[in-house]
Amino acid sequence: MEKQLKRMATMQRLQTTGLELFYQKGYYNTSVDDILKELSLSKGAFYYHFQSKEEFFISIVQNLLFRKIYSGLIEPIEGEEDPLNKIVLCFDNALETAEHNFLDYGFVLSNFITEFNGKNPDIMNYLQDILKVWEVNLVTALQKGKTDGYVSRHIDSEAVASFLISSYIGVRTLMVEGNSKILRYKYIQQLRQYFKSMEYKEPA
Amino acid sequence: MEKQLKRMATMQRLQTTGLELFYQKGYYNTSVDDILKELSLSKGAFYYHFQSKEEFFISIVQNLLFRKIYSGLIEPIEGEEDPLNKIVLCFDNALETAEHNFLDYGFVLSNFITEFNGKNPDIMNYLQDILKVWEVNLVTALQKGKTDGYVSRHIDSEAVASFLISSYIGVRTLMVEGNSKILRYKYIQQLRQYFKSMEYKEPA
DNA sequence: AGTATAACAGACTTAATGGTCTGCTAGATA
DNA sequence: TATCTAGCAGACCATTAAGTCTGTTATACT
Repeated sequence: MEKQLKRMATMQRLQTTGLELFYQKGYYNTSVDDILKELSLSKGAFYYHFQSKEEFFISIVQNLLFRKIYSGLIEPIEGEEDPLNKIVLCFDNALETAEHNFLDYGFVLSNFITEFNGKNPDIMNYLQDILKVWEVNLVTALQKGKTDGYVSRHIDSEAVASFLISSYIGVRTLMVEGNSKILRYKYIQQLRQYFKSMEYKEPA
Repeated sequence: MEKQLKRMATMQRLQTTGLELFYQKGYYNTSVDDILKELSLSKGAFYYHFQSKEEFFISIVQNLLFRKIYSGLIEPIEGEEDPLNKIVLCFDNALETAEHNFLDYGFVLSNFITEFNGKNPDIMNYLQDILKVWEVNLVTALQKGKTDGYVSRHIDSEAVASFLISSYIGVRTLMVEGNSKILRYKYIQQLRQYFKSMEYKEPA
């Protein structure tokens, strides 16, 4: 039974540092040897567990990336209270981890989308699926906010959702070295401003 | 004198198709040979005109990219009338070219920023300089909008500017195959919504 | 205890890439 | 007209990458 554990452990280690390096240096600019060197493993180990670099990457997307995004950006939005407030808090939290140079998986996703766009349609599908889940959950939360009396009924939930994702991905693209803190502050401030127009107003 | 012209022509051709391929496939994923093959030129031609692939790319950024962004995204904002309206129209135009799969240079810029972030600080500086010019001009336009009575005085121009750039870069990242048209529509709609709260209101 | 095999090590192959270098040719120049 | 050189062709080199293959070792199983 010990072999099963070792197998799982090695695969996990490969995937974890794989994601980290792919994020830092890009997929095409990270060699399998780079990952193996980091872990003091050999080619034999890698190709014993994974068929190819591409299949390895897809396994990372489905196992690590999707789960992280779900727990960090999707799950926190669900719930009973005001969705607008929750979105602001959730985005602010995510940007905080980004500010401290930790892995912000929402951004990791958009990085990969940029890198694979037009090059690898297969991988693009996996990445866009994650985006769709994110979008659908935002729409659901906004709609629920309407029925619960938190969100104005006149808004277009789908448009708001994609505008939110767009702006988040964009601000993360701009958050590079040095300017992160100010950018985060400005962004959250404007997000609140944007939300003001769609808060439910007591019909006097 | 004919040689001078030929020199210029060859360099231009290299830079133009270089930018196109770098955009389509990424810098690291595009070989010098790819570009030369497209033009039926040889290694000798390339390294006669440019010292290295990197120097070649920088020349593209400074000559082509900067000018295109300036004429497409910065210049159209300047002027006497309502800046908010101008921004909406300008962004909509840029997204239209993107929708038809032409080169949208604002997005090309953000693509490169994503690709070089953390890898090549030298190139990053050139790219970020363009962003700064864009941002500064947006801020200027917004401030002028205040004094001209088009924009509410209570807004934070710098925050609005970076929010605009963020959202634009983000929506362009998401505009991939198929969904472009809807995404553009939603985006412009929400941009107008966002702007509503900052239009100058006649003090009755 | 003996054997089979999972898990890995690492040399090797093949293909691509950035860059160099020598040589050719047409047009500029004296 | 003779020569020189800008502009380019393309063989060549060094390096790096993904992927293969054979050999080794520790552990599971009978």
